[in-house]
Amino acid sequence: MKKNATIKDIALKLNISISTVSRALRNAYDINPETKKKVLQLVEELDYEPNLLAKSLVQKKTKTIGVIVPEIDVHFFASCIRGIYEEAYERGYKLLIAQSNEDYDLEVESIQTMVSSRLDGLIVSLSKNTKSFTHFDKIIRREIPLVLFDRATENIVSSNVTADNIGGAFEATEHLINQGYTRIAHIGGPENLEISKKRFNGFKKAMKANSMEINPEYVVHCNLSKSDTILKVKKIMSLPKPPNAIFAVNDLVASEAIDYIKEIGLNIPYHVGVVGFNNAPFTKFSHPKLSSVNIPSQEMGRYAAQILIKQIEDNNIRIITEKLNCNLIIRESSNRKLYIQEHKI
Amino acid sequence: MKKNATIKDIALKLNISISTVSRALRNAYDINPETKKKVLQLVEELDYEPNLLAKSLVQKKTKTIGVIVPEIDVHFFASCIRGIYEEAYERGYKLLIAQSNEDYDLEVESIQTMVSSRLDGLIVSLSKNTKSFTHFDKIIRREIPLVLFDRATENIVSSNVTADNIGGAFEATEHLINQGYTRIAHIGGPENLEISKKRFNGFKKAMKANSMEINPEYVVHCNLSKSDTILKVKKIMSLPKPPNAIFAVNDLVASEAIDYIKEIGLNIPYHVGVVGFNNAPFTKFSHPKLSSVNIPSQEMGRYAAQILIKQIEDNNIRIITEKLNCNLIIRESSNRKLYIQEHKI
DNA sequence: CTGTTAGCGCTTTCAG
DNA sequence: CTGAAAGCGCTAACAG
Repeated sequence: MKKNATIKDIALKLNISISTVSRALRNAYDINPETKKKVLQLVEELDYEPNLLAKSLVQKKTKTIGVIVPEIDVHFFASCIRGIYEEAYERGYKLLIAQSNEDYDLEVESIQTMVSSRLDGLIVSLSKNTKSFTHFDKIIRREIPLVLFDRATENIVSSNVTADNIGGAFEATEHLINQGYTRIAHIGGPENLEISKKRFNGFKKAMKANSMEINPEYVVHCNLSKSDTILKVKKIMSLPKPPNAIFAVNDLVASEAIDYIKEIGLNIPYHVGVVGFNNAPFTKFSHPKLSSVNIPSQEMGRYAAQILIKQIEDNNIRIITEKLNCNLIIRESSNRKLYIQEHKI
Repeated sequence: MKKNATIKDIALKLNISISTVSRALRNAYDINPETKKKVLQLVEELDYEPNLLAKSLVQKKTKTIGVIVPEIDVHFFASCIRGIYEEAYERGYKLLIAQSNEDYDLEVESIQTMVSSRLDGLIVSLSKNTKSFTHFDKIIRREIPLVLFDRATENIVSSNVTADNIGGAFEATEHLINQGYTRIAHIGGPENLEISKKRFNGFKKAMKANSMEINPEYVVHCNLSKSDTILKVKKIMSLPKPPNAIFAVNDLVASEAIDYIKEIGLNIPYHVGVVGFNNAPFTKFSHPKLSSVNIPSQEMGRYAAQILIKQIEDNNIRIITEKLNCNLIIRESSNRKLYIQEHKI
């Protein structure tokens, strides 16, 4: 790598002081247009690029935000990152990203690195395996602005933006009820996961609100792996009186349920209606197209960034909690009424 | 934000010089174990975290890599980023990411920012609309290590890692031929895009190698938008003698072609076979499941990072060009033989 | 409008 | 093994 020109080089060539050059570059108000012109000209000639490191060191701000997500290539997180990026970009912030890979130790390490890098603020979505939160003490103690998103916890006192999982689950379940399904099952996720709990709660709430009884045999929890999901689907579908609708904790689980149900010769949505959660890209392409609760992921990222930047610039860490509405996207897998109508049954 | 402790604070408290503290922290060899112990103890007490900015400023290296992609949330790029991240992480590098949003100006600006941030090296995948490459001069001139990936160009002298698009397209086309399709069409992407050209070339090569004539009417190019794709599909399918197979430049185009073809009452793969490119996540879920050429995206990211870091650390920008093999994933949309067998036609 | 001075928090010779 | 001094490239008072 070649040596970069500095303001000192420019000052020397022009026989002026470095502070004058500095002023010209920052287009401060108290600068002679003539001088400024000359400086700008030399900038071109010398191919000068300001050194942001030096600037950050003195100003004690890096104009960069740190983002930690469990997995970068999971569409939901990638989409959040895009939202964060766009908001940050518009406000003049850069993005340093890290992935915890759902690993507690990696999460701790990433936070450490980000603190050392003197980032202006952090946006993080917790790893599934994070059960202790002392690594956030470092951040709280230093009063580094922090916003948690999606995978938040009450154990950390910070701003956070999450989706209204309860509301989304409620809407999904009620939709199944309205479609005329009478025996509604729920395939949940790991019971310790906040999100699993919320979605299950929304399910229960909707059942109750509609005076439907929950058959305990219809409620199962899987660890989100394919094999375990199939096991649990099999279990409920093998009951003497199997359910005729399933609200699944996410789209993959829903899709695996659908595969199994189709395999045993039942029609979806006629015999069994299915709704997933997340509105993953594949839901539009699956067969039948999968109904799903959409989480506005990109908006979630934008909000998180917005809140964070506000905290950074107002230099005030008032805690803001934003809960974003989810919306149910009704596709074929649960639209029994339309199916009946179209097939004149 | 609170003031951070510095080595000076430690030095003062211990009544030693800052250079000694510095040595203790970097565990240099020439340090008294006793002194080191005391320093480390104070580190805990004062909650000291090294300031990487200061370190970077003097060492002239930031231990961070810049990544610019067209769109962060496109699965292919997200997956590459993951690969880059993992390799970088293992080698002690951080990641600054930016998105060009397929916009030339944003790409230029991102590069500018990264140069100013004094990143140790850059990994970029070009925007679709980048037709001039002078913004890379800044990087070349400074001898900043640079690796292009996927969307590379010969107009920039740099290392690059790409997929063997020609080979992948060849395999896909030959597969269609082997399945017994006789009138094979190609829906390409924008003609200026390197990738479009390569995939088209692979198509031509396979046709030639199998002594198949290319009907010029069967070759169309779209701008990858949905509307334009449908327009072009319509065009070829409305020919007096329409094609009975399509090799599409990517999965989305393939999927839109399939939708249209199903709509006009033809069966896939029986009447028309379709193969896409990218092996996007949805291909497994679409109906029929879409055959597609898989690009090892995560590996591509890893390689790019590997090459870059080698250049950074060897301080030698020998140009390395890596071409990764693609592999065809045969699913239902092109498996005419299996279809015939299963349906006993 | 411009120059001087003093750092930001660290590493890196060079002496001792 | 330790300290002094210089400096990375910039900003930020404070004079003038």
